[in-house]
This record gives sequence, C-alpha cells and structure tokens, in this order.
Amino acid sequence: MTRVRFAPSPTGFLHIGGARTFLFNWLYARKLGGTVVLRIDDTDTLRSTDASLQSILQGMEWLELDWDEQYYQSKRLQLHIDAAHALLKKGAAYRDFVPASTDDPKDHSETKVSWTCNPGERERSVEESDRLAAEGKPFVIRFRVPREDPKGVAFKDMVFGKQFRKYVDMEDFALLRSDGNPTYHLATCVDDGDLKITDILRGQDHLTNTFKHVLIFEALGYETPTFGHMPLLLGPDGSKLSKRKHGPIVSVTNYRDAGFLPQAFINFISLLGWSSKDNQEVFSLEELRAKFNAADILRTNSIVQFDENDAVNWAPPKAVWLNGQHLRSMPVEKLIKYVNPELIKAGWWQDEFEGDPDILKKIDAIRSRFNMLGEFQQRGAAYFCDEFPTEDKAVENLDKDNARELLRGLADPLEALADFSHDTVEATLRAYAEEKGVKAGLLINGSRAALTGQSVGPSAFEVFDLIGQEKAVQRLRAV
RNA sequence: GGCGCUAUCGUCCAGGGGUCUAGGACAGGGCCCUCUCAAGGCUCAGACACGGGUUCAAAUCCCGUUAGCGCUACCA
Repeated sequence: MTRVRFAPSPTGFLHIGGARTFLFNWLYARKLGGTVVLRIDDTDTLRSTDASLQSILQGMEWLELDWDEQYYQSKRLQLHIDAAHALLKKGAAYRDFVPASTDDPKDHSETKVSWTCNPGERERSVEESDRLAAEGKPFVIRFRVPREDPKGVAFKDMVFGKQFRKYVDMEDFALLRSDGNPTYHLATCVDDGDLKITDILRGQDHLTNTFKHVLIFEALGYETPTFGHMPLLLGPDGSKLSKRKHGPIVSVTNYRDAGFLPQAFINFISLLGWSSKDNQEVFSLEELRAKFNAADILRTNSIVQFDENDAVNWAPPKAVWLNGQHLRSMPVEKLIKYVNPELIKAGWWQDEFEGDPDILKKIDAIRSRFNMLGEFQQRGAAYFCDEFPTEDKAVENLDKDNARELLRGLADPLEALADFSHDTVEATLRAYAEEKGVKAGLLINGSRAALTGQSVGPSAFEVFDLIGQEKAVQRLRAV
C-alpha cells in the first residue's frame, strides 16, 4: 500500500514550491490508489505560527487536492526522543559533550577542513558517558557513522538514479539537541517510519541528506521508503525561490487572489520540473493523474518567470495563458463556482442568477476573451447589471458620423421584432443599414458600444441576444 | 575547502549515438480569418556552456574546465 506525505512547516504561507511538492506526491499516490498523509512539521516552536498553518491549509484547500490523514509533529515528540535513546542504547549513537560550535556555519573559507566528528567523543566508553550524563553535563546525541567501514550508503532515487556516498564523507550528524529536542533529520525519519510512509517525493535540497536518513531508517529497523528528489524552483534571478528573497509573489494564495483557477495553477506547476514527454501542455487534473510518472521528473532546476516589480502583470505569462485555456475549456456549469464570487464581489449578484441558463450563456460568451477570473469583474458589468461605464474607445465608435442617431432609430425595428435572436437581429440591422445607406460595420460596432460600453467583446449580434430585446432597445435609445 | 547534483531558444519542456539544416509551448514580429477584441490557423526570429577525447558518425557517451545549485548546523 502506497503512502506518501506532505510535511510543510508552518513558518510562512504555502509557497509555490511547496504546492508542487504536494501536487507531485498527490498525483503519485492517487495514481496508485495510495494514501496521502499531511503532517504539519511544527517542531520549530519559535518560528511556527497558527496564522501560517491557516494560510497553508487555505492554500491547500484552494488547490482542491485532498488528503486522508493528518498529524502534528509536535504531538509526537516523545516518539522522537525515545528513538534517539534507543539508538544510544544500541550503540548506533553516542553522546557528544562538546558545546555547540559558535563558528558561522556559512563560513566556507579555504582554511576550513571538512568536519566529521568532534575528536574523542565517539570513542568514550558507555560507563564514562553515562556518568557524565548523570552529572548533568549537557550533551548532544550524534549518529555513529561507521567510518571504519570502507563502504558507504547507497539508495536508488526515482529521479536521480543510483546514489552512493562513502561513510568517510559523512559527518556524525546530530539526532537530539542538548535541550532535548530532536533535530529535523531524526524527527522526520521517525515519523516517516512510524507512519509507514512508503514513498517520499521532496526537494533536491534533501538529496544529500537522504544518506543520513537511510542510516536512521536502518538503525531504527524501519522499512526505508523509496525516495524521489525534485529539482528546485528558482526565481528570475536564478536563486532558489524563497519567501524571504522573492516575497509574497511565491505565495499560492497570491495566485488565487489574482484570479487563477486552481486547475490552471496546478497545470502550471506540474510543468515545472516534469513533462509528459509528448509535448502536451494543457492538462486537466484527471489527465495529470493518468500521465504522471515520477521517472519523468526532470533533474534540472527551473526558473519561475514572474515579475516582482510589476504589481499588475507579475504572474508568469505561461501561467496566465494556461489559465485562459482552462477558463475556456472548463464546462460552464463547473466554472460558475469560480465566477459567481466575482459577481458577488462586484456587487452584481442577484439571487435569480442561481441556476439561470441566461447567466451561464453570458459567462460562456465572454469568457473566451478572458484569461483571469478578475476580468469578469473588470469587464463584465454590462452583462450583469444596468450600470456600466463607457470606455473612451466605445465613445469614439458612437461619435462616428451620425452613429448615435442611427442607433436610436435602429431601436424601433428591433423592438418590433417578434422573434429576437442573433439571426433576426443581424437581418434587421443589415437591412436598416442598407436603407440608411451606411456600412453595417458602423452600426455593428456602435451597437456593441451602446450595449456594453466597450469597443471590444463578443460579436455584436451575440451581444444583442445576450442582453435581451428589452434592455437592448433601452440602451440603444439611451445613446 | 570537502562531497554531490545539474548544464538545449529569453522562459518552460521534447530529443539521450545517424531520422537534428535540433521539435513543441509561452512571450515577441508578421500574415490569414473578421463587425471589434480575443480565440483559432499559418509564419518569422530564437538554443545544444566551453575544451578535449571515443566513434565512420556526438546535442546525445567519456574526461576536463567553467557556471549554477545543494549538503557540509545542536536550521528545516
């Protein structure tokens, strides 16, 4: 039984890289009928906040990807501590009484020699170690890497293939800090082992950590999961995408607020570091689930092309295009779930709209020109209410020749129409144009301007049909 | 410094010894369609990091260089 996990730390909002990790794990598990576990890695009590947790949950909810089990790492603390002591008892770990180094860990000066352990600490006898501990001397528990063994750790990565690291190149990493709290490595492995996680898809930044993790799994007697490491997401400047450096633009909720459809956002991030190999780019979630294959995950980092300096058009162009694709192809019945909130926000919503086929028809007609949900608010006024602005370009169309007078005159034959439809309106308008000796285009573009206040939009005859006879006639007479 | 990982158009991805005068998508230019704007169709421009090998043949395999990234914490 496949079990995957997504383990975010609630130290900020859900960011795009986290969303992709979640998505890939979800696709992987759901394709195999497996279980998705959400584990909140909230052991960093200093940085973890409830606001962050809520924000992450909100982001995940928006994505509409579900999970089956949920845990909080902070509630599993004793398990981690017990594991550290079990390893100590087995001799797989030892106490190190040397105080934490105050050196800057970022200092990689040329003089720095590679560090593997504090001399003398791992050789101390159990009796001596126990005695010092009993005296109350602070210590850290470290994993005893079998450095005398010339071999090393090997595992097969789903993405990167065979991986190997010699024991001599590995340091005796910490398991339990001197304050009694487990390190990330320990906590994550104990939880993954205890929760019987079978497959782990995570960021490539953990590729070299995995050697340590394999050691922990084996020493603890857990089944070692299968790993797959994904390439990192980089900012336009080529540096690793981070909240600190790239700001709120990497937040998933930002995409939601910008008017993205979750399906399109998912489609977009699925294309970052993965491809179906057949050049298909537009995918529904179902198609993704069917086509996703961890072996097809790329090994190269990819740049997310957003523009942090542009408050309006910051979103990656391809994401915007994909959103348009989804906006257009999604069944309208499904789309209204995302459009209705826009109508509500704009203040146009009326209860009669609910289930009204005319509303569906309007949405269907105007959506083909939109890329973002927000455009329904920005450019949909004339279709959903009687108060709408008239754009400058539309005014120009109305001011052409004696367009206004002609349009007012056009209202009469249209009002007289018994069957008011796209075709009858077209016939009427063209006949009227001929009668008046003007080009039909003048009245066509003028009509759109009069009915919608816009110079651009759906076919004018479609607009008549959408607006309806009564209102169309009113609007023509009002020019 | 040590140990790894990676390197194809501006960006995201195909191609993984001959079918490559390197394919698709986004963005950009042009044309068509057309009542406008989109959409759609067609089209132009645009890349194998560099240097050595191996081979009849290298974008593809090997080595090196360079660059980027990761790990090298009692961060995660």
